[in-house]
Amino acid sequence: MLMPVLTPAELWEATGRLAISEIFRLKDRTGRDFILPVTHEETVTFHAREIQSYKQLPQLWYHFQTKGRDELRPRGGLLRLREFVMKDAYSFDRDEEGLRTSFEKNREAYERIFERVELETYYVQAESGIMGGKFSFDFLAPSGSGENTLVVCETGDYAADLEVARAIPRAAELPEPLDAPEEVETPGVTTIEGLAELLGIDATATSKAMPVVKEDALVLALIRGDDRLSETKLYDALPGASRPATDEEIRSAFGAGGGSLGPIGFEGEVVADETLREGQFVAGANRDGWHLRGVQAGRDYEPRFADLREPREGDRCPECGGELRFRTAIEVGHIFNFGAFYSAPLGATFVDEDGTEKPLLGGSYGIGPARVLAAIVEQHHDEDGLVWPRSVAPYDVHVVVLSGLEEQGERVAELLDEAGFDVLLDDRDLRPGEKFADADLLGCPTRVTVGRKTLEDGAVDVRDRATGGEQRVELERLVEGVRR
RNA sequence: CGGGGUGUGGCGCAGCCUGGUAGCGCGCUCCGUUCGGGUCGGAGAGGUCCCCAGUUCAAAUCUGGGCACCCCGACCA
Repeated sequence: MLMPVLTPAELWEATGRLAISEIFRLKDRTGRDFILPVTHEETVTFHAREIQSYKQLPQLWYHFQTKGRDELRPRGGLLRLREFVMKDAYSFDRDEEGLRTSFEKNREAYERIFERVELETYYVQAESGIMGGKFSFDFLAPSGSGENTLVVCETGDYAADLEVARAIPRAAELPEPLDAPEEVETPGVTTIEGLAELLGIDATATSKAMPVVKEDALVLALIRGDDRLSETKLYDALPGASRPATDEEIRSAFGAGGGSLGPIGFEGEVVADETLREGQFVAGANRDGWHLRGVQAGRDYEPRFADLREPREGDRCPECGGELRFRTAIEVGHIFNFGAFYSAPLGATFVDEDGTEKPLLGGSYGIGPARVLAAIVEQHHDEDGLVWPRSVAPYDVHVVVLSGLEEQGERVAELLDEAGFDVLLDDRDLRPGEKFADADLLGCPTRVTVGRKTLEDGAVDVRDRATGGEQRVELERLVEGVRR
């Protein structure tokens, strides 16, 4: 089906997604609000209100449609655009089990697609953001460019998006423990590097603090000094947290500036990374130019523990202890199990076998054709140009006709065309070298060269783009020769 | 919004620091040559040097202002 692009804003108001900053908004001449959707959950769920009975379930609807996204900064060629085509499917089921089945079917379908187009992808847990729903998964295709970082174990048993990846960090190198925290003057020190150097300790023996605002209250996030805070994990651990605290808020709550913050003496909630559960660490003293040695969770402050750190290359795999590597990747597909997230606010219900009214349970399954192509190009090229996988090659056979043999070349092309191949015929009046170079650049799987010398023998040359292997094939056996 | 960069024949760039006839490669036109991996030679056409103002005998070049585009960051279903 073909769904509309222009969408009444009320639908998005109802699900809460109107708040998303990158939604394209517009008004008609009477001032009514519309949006250009980034996905069509609201649209399909609105129409799914027509579903009355469990007997009409399950349903699976899909379309290819232009999507709009008011990007802060479009970039990356085909990867991040204000307008792009997406193939997305939406399932509706009567219960969790049905939803799981629909979800699995769509996942399998996508995996078969990626397999068929010869795209190396990893199926990984994704962050769902404000999309809602219980879980979502990404298909990530490693590539030279891309905006996702894929964390993979060297042994191949673990793969995850950096934003949600778990990892085992290197062990901390801690100095002798103290009986109680001890103040130490650290004038002018505002970085972990400076702190570790001044105190003559390893960065892993320090902690750093980041205050965030959650529903008008300050919360202190605490991680080990050598780590980076994962914002995704932080906001997962602190539902409702919205932004880093401002300098003024920090000053009034802690009585000190950004470089000297710590958990001791802070009135609000402290969320500490798991790495701080055991041992003593240096922390800010909440007094400019001072730190505390020997600060121990559980003894000196009572934090809630959570996984807050961003994994680093070289960390250990949570499954097997193997070394974790990073690869940049393109997100080529994203599938969601969102349950009643849309059907509940939009009132899309049905009557089940037992006579009760229930919300439809939904999933959505998106795949970006342009991104898939971009990823294929990244994974299938060499220094001369593209090397198309057969299933997505624009043509199966590229017939290069050398000048003066146009008629014979056309016959060869017709022969192949009649045999069912998609044929590209290059009969331009150019030097052979230029045509070969162009054929390499375009990257059709097979090249057939029609030249005078081979033609005298009643043959042509058939060349495989991927391997560069070339073979002389008699004209009578051309079709088999190409098919091989 | 912050940081950086770029604007010069159709395309890609050099020249700018240190002001003085605007240059290179590719492409294009014509003649010849060559013809299974981007031939070779010759002749030629083509430019408000992003815009405005200023300094100067003289500005692509220096100064000020503006515009456009690109990259990085914030953001990101």
